Amino acid sequence: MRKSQQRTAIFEELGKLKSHPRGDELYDIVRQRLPRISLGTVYRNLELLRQRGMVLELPCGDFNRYDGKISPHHHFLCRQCRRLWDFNPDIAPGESKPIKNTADFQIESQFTVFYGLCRQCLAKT
Amino acid sequence: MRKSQQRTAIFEELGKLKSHPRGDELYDIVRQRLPRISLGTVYRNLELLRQRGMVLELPCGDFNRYDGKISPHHHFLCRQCRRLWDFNPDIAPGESKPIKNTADFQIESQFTVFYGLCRQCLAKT
DNA sequence: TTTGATGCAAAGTATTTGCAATCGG
DNA sequence: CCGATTGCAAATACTTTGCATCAAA
Repeated sequence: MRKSQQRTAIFEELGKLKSHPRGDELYDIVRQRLPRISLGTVYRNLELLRQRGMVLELPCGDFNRYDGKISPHHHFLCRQCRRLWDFNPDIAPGESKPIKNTADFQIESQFTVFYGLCRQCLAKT
Repeated sequence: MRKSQQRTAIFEELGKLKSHPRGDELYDIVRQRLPRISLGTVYRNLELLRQRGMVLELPCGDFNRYDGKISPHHHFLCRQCRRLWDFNPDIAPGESKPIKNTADFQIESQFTVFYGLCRQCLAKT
């Protein structure tokens, strides 16, 4: 994989974010740094970086959102506003339990999504 | 909410599935029962049923896939073929641990996604 | 010089929406 | 009858792709 300004910018800008953007959302951000970058380049590079394990697709069935943090962490999803946050409860469930393979599935990792209401949406109720 | 043939069919067909379809995928299935149903009707009803809590969006940040099962269960996601399966390991991690709220988040439930390779994709390696 | 990477634009896929017609209570 | 719901089609949103050009090694 060659170096390119574009790929570097995509990787670095994603790493700075706490949100989990789609390709087009990251495009808007990276464009502030490289105004002439194209949307296709962003999508192509995200897929490339994903294959190399340099960024994570959200490992929850949503293949179109990316996470620049490789280290394990959990997420909180607000059912009202649907924002997704990084979230590390004091007790991370499951982490202490052994991962068990079955005949059908070879498990490499596991991720927990907490689901409920964020503070703002709670206040509106 | 009034009754309609269409809504009933959408709800019932989704309930029969073990997969977690998008709107257009469910449309193909429901159409075998109601050939004249329209795609827009399927999307509109899924959103309606979701708001009433009658179906679940996949509580993992993927708002475009639906699950007809309300009772808690886990999922396995194959990183290669990207199929998503219902999955209940013998030890469901986290279930025995208390759910703890924080100042920012009111947690209503939690879901674990196991991530790795399914049997078929493993065989190809 | 060679080939991977890019910009651009067109095509493809998934979802939402406006509106007149229809159906259920 | 009245308003919720529908079918249809057009519009929107997001992603992928073909191709000529550019740039890294």
